[in-house]
Amino acid sequence: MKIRTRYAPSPTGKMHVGNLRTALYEFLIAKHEGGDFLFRIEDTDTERYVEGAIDVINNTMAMAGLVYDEGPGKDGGYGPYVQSERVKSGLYLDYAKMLVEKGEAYYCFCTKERLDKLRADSVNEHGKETAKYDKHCLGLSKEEVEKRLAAGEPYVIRQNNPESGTTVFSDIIYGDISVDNAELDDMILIKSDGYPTYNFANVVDDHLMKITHVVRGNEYLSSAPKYNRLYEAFGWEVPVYIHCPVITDEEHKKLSKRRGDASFEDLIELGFLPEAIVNYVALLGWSPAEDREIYSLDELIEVFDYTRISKSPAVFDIQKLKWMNGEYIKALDDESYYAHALEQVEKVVKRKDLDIRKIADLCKSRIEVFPDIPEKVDFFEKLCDYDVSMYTHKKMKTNSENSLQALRDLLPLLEKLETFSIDGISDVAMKYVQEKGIKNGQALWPLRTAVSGKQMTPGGAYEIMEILGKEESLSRICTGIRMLEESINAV
RNA sequence: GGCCCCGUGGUCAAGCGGUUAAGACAUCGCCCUUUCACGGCGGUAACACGGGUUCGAUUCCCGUCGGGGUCACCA
Repeated sequence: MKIRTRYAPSPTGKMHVGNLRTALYEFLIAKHEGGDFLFRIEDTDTERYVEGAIDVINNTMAMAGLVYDEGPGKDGGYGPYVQSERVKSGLYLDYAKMLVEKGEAYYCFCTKERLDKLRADSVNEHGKETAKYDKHCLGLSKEEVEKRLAAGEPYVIRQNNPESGTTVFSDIIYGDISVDNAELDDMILIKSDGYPTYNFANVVDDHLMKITHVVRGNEYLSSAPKYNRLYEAFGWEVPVYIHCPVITDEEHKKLSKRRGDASFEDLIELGFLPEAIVNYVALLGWSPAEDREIYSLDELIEVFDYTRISKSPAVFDIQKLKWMNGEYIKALDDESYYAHALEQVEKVVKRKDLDIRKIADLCKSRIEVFPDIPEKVDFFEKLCDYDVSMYTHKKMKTNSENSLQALRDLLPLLEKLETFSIDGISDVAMKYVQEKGIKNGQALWPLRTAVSGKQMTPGGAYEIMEILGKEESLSRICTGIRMLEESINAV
């Protein structure tokens, strides 16, 4: 049988990494077997609907490379793929009525007030509400129901769960889980606005769309038995359940939109590459059989084995994502790298006489995300104020005196240099070092400090000076000499 | 609190009755290097606890403790 999976989000906001991982796993499972990956919008909650959310989700999936085979605008014969459109056909109500006929569901006319009171009365000694619906309306006679329906009274349709016995369901990751039926609440299938609840629409659509494998977060684990009962009530085949461990924050709490946890969009905003995010997220809660971590999407498709998904929750570690992003940046070809890096350089380097490509090149192996660039290269634009203490470096064996000496000696030598290139500057500096019998660092540390005003720079003195050009470099060296002289005289 | 799930280093994790308990991130040290980074090498660091089962438990069972999830006309 052909594998069919689906990603079925509610358009209520951005996609955080947990959502992304669910979508990714659904995609990988289908593609690994050459199956179909569908995309379905579950917009049955009219109150929480967020304008534009569908675009955000679409965009995220596209950037992540999760191309669906069927979905909105891509009919595969099982559409429509937006539940609010499906509601119009009355299909959910029809299926719910089928269940009513079978005695597996019933109409309920209870008011919100009655339900609230029921809950309030059930508060336990810990201040928690523990009530299930009391099946109050199950006792209504058929005539009574007809009458109230005809009178236009608002109603919902509830699942009719047994009060004894146990329900067992199987999950690929967690194995068989059994629950006492007494624990199962009679959940609402059709809301009073005529829309199906997520739980119901989900089951009906998965069946109608011939979904074979369902991936979801394990926050749904405890509601899974109710799903099973629904499948049983209809007499439908239950799809393969794959519940994933939750992804948590560093406090070990479930990631949530409400608490502002990182969404895919946010991560992109922070300068992460989609490929790196996908790669990292794939490894949260799953590991390949081989000892390897860097995988392209195509490689993931090839090696993904959903039976290797783990049971225990995983902390989202941005630190490791950064490392991985750095690896992806290093592996980028020039064109792709410049596409991101140049704009970052341009944020701080506005001058037209500097080669921003060369500046960007210096950063490639030294950054984890692109926004790391500006603060590393801002000194190219203009030499900022710096402290003369920077000339003193223990390991380099430099201090104000010998730094001043080196700069004074090197200045005329560099002035004579015709081609101000890395090689040329290097020759001058090394020749000077040899003649003086000093350490390389005693010449190069002061030079770098003088031209950059920093202790840490991408690239060394040669590279920086070449980019700055002769005039600017020498001018900065003069500034350094002046500062050192002043500081020494002041003592 | 009821119910459900989970429990290998700070984090991600391999392991699926017998291992010197992998690897990665982070961290620390050394080397390389004009600095940072990169790279190379090495170190610190884990089977929550208590009972069983077994010749032998990180691996299987039970309990304790700890953590998480869930208890809506939200998904």
